[in-house]
Amino acid sequence: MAKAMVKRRGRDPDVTRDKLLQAAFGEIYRRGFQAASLDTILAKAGVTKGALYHHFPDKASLGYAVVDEVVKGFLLERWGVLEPSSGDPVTTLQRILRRRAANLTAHEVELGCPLNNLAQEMSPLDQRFRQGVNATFDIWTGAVAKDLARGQAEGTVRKDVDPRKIAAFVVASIEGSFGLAKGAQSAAMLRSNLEVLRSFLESLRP
Amino acid sequence: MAKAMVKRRGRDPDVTRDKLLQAAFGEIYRRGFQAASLDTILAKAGVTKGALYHHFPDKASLGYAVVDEVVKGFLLERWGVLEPSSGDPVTTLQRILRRRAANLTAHEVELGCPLNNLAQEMSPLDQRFRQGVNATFDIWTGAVAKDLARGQAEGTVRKDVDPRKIAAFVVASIEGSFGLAKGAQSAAMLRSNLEVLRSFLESLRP
DNA sequence: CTTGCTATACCGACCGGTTGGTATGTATAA
DNA sequence: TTATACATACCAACCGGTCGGTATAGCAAG
Repeated sequence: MAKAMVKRRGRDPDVTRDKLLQAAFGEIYRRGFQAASLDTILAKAGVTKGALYHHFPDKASLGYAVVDEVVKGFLLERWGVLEPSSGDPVTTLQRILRRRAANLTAHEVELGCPLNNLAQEMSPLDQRFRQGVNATFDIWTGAVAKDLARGQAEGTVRKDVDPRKIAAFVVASIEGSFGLAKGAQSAAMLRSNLEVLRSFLESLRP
Repeated sequence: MAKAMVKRRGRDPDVTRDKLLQAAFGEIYRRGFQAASLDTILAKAGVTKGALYHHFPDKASLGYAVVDEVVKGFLLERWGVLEPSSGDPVTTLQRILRRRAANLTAHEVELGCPLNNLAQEMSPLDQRFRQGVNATFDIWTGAVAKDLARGQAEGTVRKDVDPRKIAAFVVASIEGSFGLAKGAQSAAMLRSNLEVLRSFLESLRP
């Protein structure tokens, strides 16, 4: 309680660090990591270079932290990976897809998936970026695969499919759908693609 | 015949322009458009700034030309859009997917699809980039949709599906598969995803 | 065929601005 | 008093773009 009450100037390192992460996330989401300007991030966060280089050794490390501490949670929350799953996984996945299609924002259609953006931009250029980004994708696909496998055990999913392969395809289709819709700037296309994916999931029932 | 024989110095504007386009394509494919350095492109092309700015008014225009004159053909050729199609479209698409899966290069897995890379990076930042990239995607999806519609007329494709929606989903799944595989640096994952897509296509038969 | 003129094609030094990064100073919390 | 948490001033490197100059090709006139 002490920290919250004592508000002498912006001198709370955790708050400062979080402002940096949030500002960096916004700028990276828009321009990409390489084109993201530290000065712009600093201005948006309302701090100076000194604060930035006190908390992070260099620009790359700021980027890694954005992936691990902002983008990861952003993604896993939005795709229901954090919620415990139960019942028929096909229906669960379909419900998540429908909910996402219903809650799309213009911002989201315009800028796409922040994790996928970073994956496409940085994977060939920076090994640590690739690892960080990929770790989150693995959590996602792993969760989907686990649900599908449970569905197979419970008799709600066909047993002649490989859960991990299907999970990877589902995630790839989602990311591809966001990507195409981003290029076309069309929420309708995105919804249509997610709808086709839902019908594909339907074909996984026994 | 005159031009080909007279080889006095590198003074052939068409050749110079093409060297610039090819060098720019390679650099943009690797680093992205924004991070692509003109000096690096110039060095790779073996020409100087003067030549570049004689042929193109600015960096952006060079990028547009790369999309229209290099990437577009690169993509349409690789996905069989230029070849005339006949017969059952599901089988045709499956054959293309199989051929692509068989002919994957390490380069391709590492760097992904050049058109999709540009779409993800530049769509929110530059309207003309978006239009150029999207025009090629439209040609691709349009060709797939047309084949599927023909299949419906010929009785080789189910009539209760919307060809354009299916075509968009197929393209999105392909691009998403390349994207995920690029992040995972895994040709196996890419092949697996294309295989799942082939089985999805199978479900389109009556 | 030669000469002279002009438009094209290209060269490379240079420019202002922005970049990520650093060094030093200072206020605050413990 | 000491370590932490910043702020500020500054730097070299690199960026896209410009500019004056030059070499060449094509054509027209003599």
